[in-house]
Amino acid sequence: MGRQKIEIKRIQNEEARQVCFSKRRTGLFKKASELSILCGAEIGVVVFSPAGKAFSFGHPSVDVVFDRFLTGNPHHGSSGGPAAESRRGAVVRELNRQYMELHGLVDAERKRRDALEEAMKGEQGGRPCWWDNNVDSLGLEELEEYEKKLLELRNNVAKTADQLLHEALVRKQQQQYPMGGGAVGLPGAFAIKNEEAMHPSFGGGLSFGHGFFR
Amino acid sequence: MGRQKIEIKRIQNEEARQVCFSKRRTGLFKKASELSILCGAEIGVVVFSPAGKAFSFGHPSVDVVFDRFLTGNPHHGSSGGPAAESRRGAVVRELNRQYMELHGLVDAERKRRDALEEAMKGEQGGRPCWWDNNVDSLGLEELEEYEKKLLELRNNVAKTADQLLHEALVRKQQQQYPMGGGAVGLPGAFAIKNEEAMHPSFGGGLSFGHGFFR
DNA sequence: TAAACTATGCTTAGGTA
DNA sequence: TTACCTAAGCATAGTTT
Repeated sequence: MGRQKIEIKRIQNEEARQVCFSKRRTGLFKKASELSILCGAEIGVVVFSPAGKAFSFGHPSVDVVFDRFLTGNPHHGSSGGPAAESRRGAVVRELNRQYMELHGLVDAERKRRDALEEAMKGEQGGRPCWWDNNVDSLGLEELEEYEKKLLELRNNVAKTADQLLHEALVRKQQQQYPMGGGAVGLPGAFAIKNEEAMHPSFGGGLSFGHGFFR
Repeated sequence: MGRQKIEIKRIQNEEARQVCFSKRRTGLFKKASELSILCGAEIGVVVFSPAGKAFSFGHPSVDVVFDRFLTGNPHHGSSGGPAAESRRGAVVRELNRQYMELHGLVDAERKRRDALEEAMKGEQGGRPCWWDNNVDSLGLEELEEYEKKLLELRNNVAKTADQLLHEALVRKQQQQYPMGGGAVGLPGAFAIKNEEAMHPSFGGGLSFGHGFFR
């Protein structure tokens, strides 16, 4: 008795196939969850049972992960027709351009702030006045926060556009492995990271408490 | 020696984390491929390493699975219809509006900097730092206003995106894991690919000839 | 239809190369 | 990063409840 070795091929018996699916799906999701927790990896898994039922696991969510996958890697395989590909590319390029423009503006503001700091110090005869550090650091901090917000917004804009374009996506026939990181040519611009989000304990009640969506 | 029990929590040691990621990613993909073969399930998996590198596994492909997941039963040409066209226009306009507003915010920031610069020039050598409080509070105030607006924008984008997604999802009954849901879909066609790079020997003549990764 | 049960087969942590 | 080694922890096929 006990476990027997099986050949990895389609299980003919329909009932046995369904049972195997349930068991292995559970195992797969558990593995995915452990991987995301242990390594802080972002993972999205979607499974359709032989009966056509859909199951999913995602950290932080299936949407975010797949979105990052699609948005960050616009060069993957045939994407269902030149039209869709072209439109998609156009939108992504435009988003990139807008991001670069905004980033440039914010960056310019920071530089100006730096210059301002220098000028003020110079006027004080090199001696930093009591408010100098305060004002400056506070300003820089705020400015950086502002830039961060801009990045987040841009991420969301990209995400929205991408979801929009899903409607036009035709099925591809290729999958990839492995492939380059997110946001090719624009590191971090559209990537959505969430490393610090701590996971609720998984071991205790086997509560897949994080990342499943809807 | 041999395997030790570990707690399922983020691995602190960076190198160990990376090694664990590689090993478990391999294992996860193997499990996914076995599940797809044994049960004829459609599976899409996307994983981002802690370093940001993307890996994927799909059967028949990540995009097919994800697209099916998003659009639900693709019986009725999921990619459009007049309603979709209408939504698309609305979203594009919304994105455009948001961009313009963002641009306005950056512009305001620039003007504020200009004013600050001007004030400093005018007061150089005068009473030390008389405008300190003014600058500080004004800056904070404005920055907080920026943040508020940016948050509003982000929420708007998120809402729009969520609405889009929801509309795409609402057509189906979808069962999610672990809590219900439930998507009725089509048993899909299976593309056949093969993979050499990752798994040199994977048992049996089948190995990965049924094909995944690329 | 869904658990529970076991004996194995499989995966993988930790170490080494 | 990838490959190999060992042994213990885990997953699970086949069966029973």
